[in-house]
Amino acid sequence: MACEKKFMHQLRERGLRLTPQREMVLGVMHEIEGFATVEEIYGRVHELSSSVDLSTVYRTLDLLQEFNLVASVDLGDGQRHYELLGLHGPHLHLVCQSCGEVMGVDLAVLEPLSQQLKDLYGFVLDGGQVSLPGLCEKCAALNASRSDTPPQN
Amino acid sequence: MACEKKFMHQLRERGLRLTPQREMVLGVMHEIEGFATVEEIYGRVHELSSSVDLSTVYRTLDLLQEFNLVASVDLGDGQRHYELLGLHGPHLHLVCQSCGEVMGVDLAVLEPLSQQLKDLYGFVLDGGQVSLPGLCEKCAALNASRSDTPPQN
DNA sequence: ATTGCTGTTGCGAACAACCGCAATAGCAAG
DNA sequence: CTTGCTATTGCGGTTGTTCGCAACAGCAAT
Repeated sequence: MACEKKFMHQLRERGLRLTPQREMVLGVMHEIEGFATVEEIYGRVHELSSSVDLSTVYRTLDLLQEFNLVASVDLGDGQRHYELLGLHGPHLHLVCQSCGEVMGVDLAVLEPLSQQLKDLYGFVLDGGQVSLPGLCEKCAALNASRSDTPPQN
Repeated sequence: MACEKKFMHQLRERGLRLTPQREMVLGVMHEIEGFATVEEIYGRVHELSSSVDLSTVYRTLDLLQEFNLVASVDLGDGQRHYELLGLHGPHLHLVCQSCGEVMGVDLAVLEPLSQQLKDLYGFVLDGGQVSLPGLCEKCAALNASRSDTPPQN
């Protein structure tokens, strides 16, 4: 798995080690479609080896995030959600405040904004960490009809 | 205080009441420059009336945020920070991942992105809730010199 | 193999934020 | 004033996340 090799490399570069626990967390992330809560991830890891601690899972996920192998998204439900960045690489997350749906979007759309922030304020945007709150298409339509122009009643 | 009138109005519209506790929280927010943690806010409220509960402060801040009188920013330090939106109104927050500095920026810079997200995905961005992670000018310069081109050695 | 160093882990406790519930307070109608 | 309704509060407990620490494991040099 290319991912694991990459992980090991990045660890080595910083004088860190690839331990069984870290291997398991990364492995579990591969088995998961889309997002997973820490609870889910911990659950699966625990099945493989029941002695792995929750803290270790958190710490490993932090590492994976630093290495851009994993992204965390705050859906606003008091629980962090993690996603493997295997193939697609870092991307932007559009999070619907109403239904919680998440949409992954190519970082390219941020390019103009990123440039402008750099020019105006010298601020270097980290696009891979961005998640934008708002309303998805459905919820926006629903919202508009409820408050602006009640369609038929 | 215009703010308080506005608060009362918005409360009334939803069948809610302006209680002393809510008044105090809003009052305290006025006394504070820039950002404040819940701990700080609770501390000040507690001085005024020692029986006010922490939960009430949280709940009131949630309300104020819904009403766009207050904005919360996640600085990444496991503590939410609140800011009064008295004069300036909602704005975008640029948060430096390295030094934690926050820069308030006019929502106008989001306009093109907002339009594009709407056109491409039907997603309606809520600019007032956005905070963008990255590096401020200083930290970016510092970072560049450390990893890319060590200036002189 | 032994020693020393450093990264890593599990454990327990801390912390911030939130929730459910029963008691209270405000308000409107009778 | 009394009654009934609903919003609000304080309280205690729960959740999700992080921290400190001492024990452990990997590796390099002796």
